[in-house]
Amino acid sequence: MSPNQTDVTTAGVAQVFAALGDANRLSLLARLCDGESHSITQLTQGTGISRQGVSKHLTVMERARVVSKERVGRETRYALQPGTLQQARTYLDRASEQWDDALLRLRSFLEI
Amino acid sequence: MSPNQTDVTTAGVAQVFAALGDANRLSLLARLCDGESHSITQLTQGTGISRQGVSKHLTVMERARVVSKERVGRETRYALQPGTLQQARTYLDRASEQWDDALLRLRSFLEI
DNA sequence: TTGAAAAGCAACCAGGAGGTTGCGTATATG
DNA sequence: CATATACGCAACCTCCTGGTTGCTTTTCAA
Repeated sequence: MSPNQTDVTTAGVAQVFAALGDANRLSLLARLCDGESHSITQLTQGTGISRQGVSKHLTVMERARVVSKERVGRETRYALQPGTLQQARTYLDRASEQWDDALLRLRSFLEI
Repeated sequence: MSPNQTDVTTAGVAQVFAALGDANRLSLLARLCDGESHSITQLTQGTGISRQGVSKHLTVMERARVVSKERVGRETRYALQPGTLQQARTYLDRASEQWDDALLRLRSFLEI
């Protein structure tokens, strides 16, 4: 209920991965990786879908805290929220560690 | 159409992330991180859902190549397919690199 | 002040996700 | 052979997703 950077719940990480689990959203995310903030109509350019469609995708990523929203004048600008992606990375890193260890144990068991 | 380790399409990675985008599936995956293969009924233990439910989740992860399936006698055993998780890690790493660079450029622009 | 740009809100739709139950089928085992 | 185990298949249900369109509201600028 109070998801900060240190508290990484399974449900929280799952929500982040779900937010990344769409090709359109990954494309949007790639464009946000320049570190700057972009308006919705700006982000709609190049995608084959409508502005409302893009807006929905951005909302999904915002709920998962992958991006952040900011109202500037008459436009809503979205920016990458890097900490959340970092969480996802850390999660995968830990998983990799685990099976790396398992593999190592398996190897030493077989070869020695 | 021929997704090997080097060819990482956006749609492919999106499918992997989508496969990770569910709390039940993440729990199953965590148990597969011991590097060994487990049967479906074995994996059903501890989850609050039915065997068919678990089977569906495993099928989703298998389609995304996150896990692999193998028939052994009368049971179907699933195991982690580590390469695919590695792909997802690499994707996030590249994204992080990008915005790290962007942040660096921004800093040097502001402070010098 | 009048108009255009940017976005929000709401309704709608097709399809898929997540889950269940019931029943059939292969495979060990007594 | 008989029976229990492990699983697959199929139908079904509810709810969310991804996408659209239409209309309203806010904000900037001529």
